[in-house]
Amino acid sequence: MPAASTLLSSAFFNRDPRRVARSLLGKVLIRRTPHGILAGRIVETEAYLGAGDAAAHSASGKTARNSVLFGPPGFAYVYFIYGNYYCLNVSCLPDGVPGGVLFRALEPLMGVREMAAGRGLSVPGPEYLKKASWLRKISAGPGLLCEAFSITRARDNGKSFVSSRSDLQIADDGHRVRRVAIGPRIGITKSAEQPLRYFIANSPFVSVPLRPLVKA
DNA sequence: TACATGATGCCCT
DNA sequence: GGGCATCATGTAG
Repeated sequence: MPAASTLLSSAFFNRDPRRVARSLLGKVLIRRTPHGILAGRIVETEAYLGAGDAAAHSASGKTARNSVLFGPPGFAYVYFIYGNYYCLNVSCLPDGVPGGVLFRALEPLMGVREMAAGRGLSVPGPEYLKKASWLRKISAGPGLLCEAFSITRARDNGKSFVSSRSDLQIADDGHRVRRVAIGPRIGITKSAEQPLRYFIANSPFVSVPLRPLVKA
């Protein structure tokens, strides 16, 4: 990662989740561990709106589970799903207004071996280490990226993304995204028609490479 | 390669 | 007790 990379601020997340989801593409998710740094480029996100979005966890009001979505912007909302997996979100909009963005897929950048271990994958020979077909196994999905980063609700729910002291951060390393694709969100039944999934077109690291586009 | 299905546990009604 | 912002595996083609 380039030396000149800057931490995203609270103001970045204090916006409509659709704009945050779009702007997060190309940014770098970072986990600082005692053993080193894990980093992955964000290649796929989904926006969950506070108002009028039946698919959002905040749709039926504030509960113990979803309270982070109603708090200040730039904090981690982690939930447990389908008995096996965690999903990572960042809260958006001002304190008191619900909204968030789900991290759906990352391109592994740093700490590939550690992330593979977190996923329970055996590391192949060096000739495969940089192949997208293998790297895809690490974090091409919301449940997978949480395994790779060892993200759990107990450890990370409510954690700040915007504190310089946090072990969970998001940085801008100057990378420019060439082309963004937009489509319907994955795995939901309510409000499934809304085009709120954002991903980097042609990236081999997204969770579902091909899916009908709504707009370019 | 594409699709269907089962595993699994927590939160909310 | 139902439903769930998922994933790995098995079967068919």
